[in-house]
Amino acid sequence: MDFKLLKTDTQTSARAGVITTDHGQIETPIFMPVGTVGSVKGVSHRELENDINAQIILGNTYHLYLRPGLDVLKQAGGLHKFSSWERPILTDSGGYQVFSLADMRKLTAQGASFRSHIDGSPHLFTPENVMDIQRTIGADIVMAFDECPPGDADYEYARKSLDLTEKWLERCVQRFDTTEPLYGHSQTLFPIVQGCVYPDLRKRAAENVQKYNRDGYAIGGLSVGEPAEVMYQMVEVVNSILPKNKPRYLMGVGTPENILESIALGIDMFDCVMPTRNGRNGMLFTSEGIINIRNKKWQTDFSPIDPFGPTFVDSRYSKAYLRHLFIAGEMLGPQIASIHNLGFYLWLVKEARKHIVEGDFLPWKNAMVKKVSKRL
RNA sequence: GGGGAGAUACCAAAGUGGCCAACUGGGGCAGACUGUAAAUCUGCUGGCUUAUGCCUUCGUAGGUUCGAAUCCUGCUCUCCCCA
Repeated sequence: MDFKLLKTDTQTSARAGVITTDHGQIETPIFMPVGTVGSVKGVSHRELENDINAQIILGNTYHLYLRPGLDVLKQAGGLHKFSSWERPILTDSGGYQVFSLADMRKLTAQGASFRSHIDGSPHLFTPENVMDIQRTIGADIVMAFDECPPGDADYEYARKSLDLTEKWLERCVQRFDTTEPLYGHSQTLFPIVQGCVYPDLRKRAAENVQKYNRDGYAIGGLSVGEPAEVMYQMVEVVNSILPKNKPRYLMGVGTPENILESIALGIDMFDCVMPTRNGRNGMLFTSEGIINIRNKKWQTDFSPIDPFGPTFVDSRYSKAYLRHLFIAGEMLGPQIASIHNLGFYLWLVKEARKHIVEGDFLPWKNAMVKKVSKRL
């Protein structure tokens, strides 16, 4: 993997760049749609490629390991071939499931033992086998196995958790660097900076990950319950330490506002379930603000969903029709909303990139933040 | 013509003397959702701007009772069976 920094903003820390992988290029800053089990829920590949212009999507190690399982993935020739997705893929390590499935796992120095949320069967994730699983999945970018502690973790817990994440990182790198990709394209490993909401821990973590000299670095453990302001402070602390010539990936973030502010702080990559999950639940993100399409106020609003939006659904379908689909429980509703939201997210980061390159990012960003966070 | 059953809030449907402004489901209205156990979950749904408070409600008109959606009587309407 290669990263070229094309432009750094003069008024903010925003950057525009290009990542090159064996499956193609990614223009940063970028938003990566989440496709946990090898599918961006409710959205077809054709729509992802042609309408949304997704340049890279996510998969999840834990979920793909349980279903369809490693045998199937291996026989298929990896996730790219299995799912017929020829652009880049990034897989999360299952570290987030250490957090979200906390009541079904146990942490030890060795790793994390899970009970499957599907059938209750026991499984052990270690830094080593998580690297092996991600080799089998075959993502272009694979993530280190970490612990993602909750946003309200106290200092003692946060410190111990970071100790664990750092030990696991050492083992992840060791394993990754002594194994080979299985399908003829190269893979790269991103470490994850943890440390909760404690600046000194974040600082220590950001310094620690650099000794492995990887192609990119991620910031994890944010947007897990802490206030947005605290998240921005942590991003600032970490980004002041991470090398400038490597992409920085803020995991799991976020709202359009979060993304714009984090781009200004020097983040290059984002992923979040919000455009798809909230979309399925009737929430539309637009350049004019946030819409709950189920609300009665849209019942007879026959104007397009988003007249200047980038995807075909934006101009083709009206708000009233989309509301009707949601109220009637038609699955087309969530599909349209997901396509719209992803199209908007990709449009937003593309615009941000354009303004970084053109040199007027800051005023554009400030005006945009105001608009996108408004409730309509 | 004869016999039987029933009328409860937007709909369906519990409740058959006080714990009933009334279970539950649907519908409606609103909210939540940030490296996806989510096409999920939560709240409200007679009125009074808030209520452990007040007022009006269980077809309708009366009655019994300290107290009635619940018991009694008349009326209206609906459904089923037999002719």
